[in-house]
Amino acid sequence: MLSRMLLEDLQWRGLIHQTTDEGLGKWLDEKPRNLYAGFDPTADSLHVGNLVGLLLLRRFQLAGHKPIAVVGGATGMIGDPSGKSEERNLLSLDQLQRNVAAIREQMRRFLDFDATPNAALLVNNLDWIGGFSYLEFLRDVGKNFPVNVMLAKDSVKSRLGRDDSRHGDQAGLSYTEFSYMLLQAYDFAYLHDKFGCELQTGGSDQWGNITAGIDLARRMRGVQLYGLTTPLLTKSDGSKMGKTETGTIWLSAERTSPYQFYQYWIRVEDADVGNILRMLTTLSRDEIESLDAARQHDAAKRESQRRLAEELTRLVHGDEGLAAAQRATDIFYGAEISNLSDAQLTEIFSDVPSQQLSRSALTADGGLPIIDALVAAGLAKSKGDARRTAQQGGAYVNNRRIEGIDTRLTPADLASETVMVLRSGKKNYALLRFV
RNA sequence: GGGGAGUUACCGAAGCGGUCAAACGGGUCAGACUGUAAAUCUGAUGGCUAUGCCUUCGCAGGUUCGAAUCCUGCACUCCCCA
Repeated sequence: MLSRMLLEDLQWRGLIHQTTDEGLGKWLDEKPRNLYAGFDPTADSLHVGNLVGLLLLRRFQLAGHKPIAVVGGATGMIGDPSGKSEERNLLSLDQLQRNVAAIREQMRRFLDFDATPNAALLVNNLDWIGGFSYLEFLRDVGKNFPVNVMLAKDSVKSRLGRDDSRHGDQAGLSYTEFSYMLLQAYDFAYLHDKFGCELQTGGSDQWGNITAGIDLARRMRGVQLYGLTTPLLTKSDGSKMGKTETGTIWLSAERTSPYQFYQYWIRVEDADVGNILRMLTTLSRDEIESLDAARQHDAAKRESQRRLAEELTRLVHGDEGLAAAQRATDIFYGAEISNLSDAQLTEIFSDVPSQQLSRSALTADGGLPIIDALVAAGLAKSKGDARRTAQQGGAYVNNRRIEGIDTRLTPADLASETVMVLRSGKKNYALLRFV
């Protein structure tokens, strides 16, 4: 079922940077089209920076078109020079294979591979590029690329202008990276031949590669293909989305826990949240505009952030991941902890340091003094420090504030079978395990 | 090579014989406030078996009832002149 006016919706969401054709909207509304976007397998997980592209495919699929996700097993071996300032390190074939497999799995959250009639497709360009001989490639593909046109591409120009003598031979751009464009261009032509793919989408830095593919297909097959790019997702202060001081926000739960992922979105600035809701959620225009209005009215409620975090966490980590993230959030922000299991606590506090003590510490003479517990947990660097914290009301056990410095902890204070959650101040947590 | 200045707690910086665990500022930690923002305000900030005791003021000795403070030597840093 083809929903009309997809392009208008994308436009409204701020997802269109450039298109190759003014009439793209009409063209899309005519009939279901097959389109593709590529993903770099540089790591074994996608990250927040891939969300726009991933969601774009999803939007097309929901509108009735057929999305093809291409994992760049071949191009990943080369490295895309677009948007990069330096020559990239090459990945080993082995590593690449693992990354491709992991990314394939993540894609299932976003695309429906079983839908009829427009099931999504996932392919690896190593499958069709890997078997190419160098000579064949030069004859069939390279022949169609005038070097002066290639040199005129921004991605190449910006690198050639760079005269970095510190890198010696590596200055500028290697032949390998220069050739990247041909591979990606060939992907498009191949996907057209094999799957009838007519549209390629990507970030604004992909424009040169996309148009190279369109040119190639015209020369090789005499067909007209289309391209669409999305703007780069940036924050109001100009910095990149999805990066924190501690690193990249990944989509894999192993690299970025659902809690951390959820928190990242909760903390989005008011100035950015409107744009992000448009670009990264499938909430309707009505819903988003009413969130905008609510935010104008009462920003302190942070409804937009909450909604954004919910939508994205559910999408990436499922209902269970969202529930875990919300449970962890409640607890991290002060809800009293009791009647949980070791497993639950371990999951919620997976990023929190923990120390083991003997269970007898809790039972021996009246229990474990709170002061000693704070030091043992690493929340205070000396007993004096611990005493101070407790005196000032900054010591918590299972999120219950401890009054007085003479409190002793007993087995009754365990939050689960063997774990006690200590906290100093607002959010310095540590676990004590009594075994 | 000659002359001068310096080395204090996490950082910067006072202190120049007892009242010095050492002013003040920054940072940090905690509390209040707050929108998981920013700012602001308050308190704390060597250790301990804690109305006291122990270890700290570049290092090692010495003078003294008593030293971060005075003396000697050593190490390092900086500045000026050659």
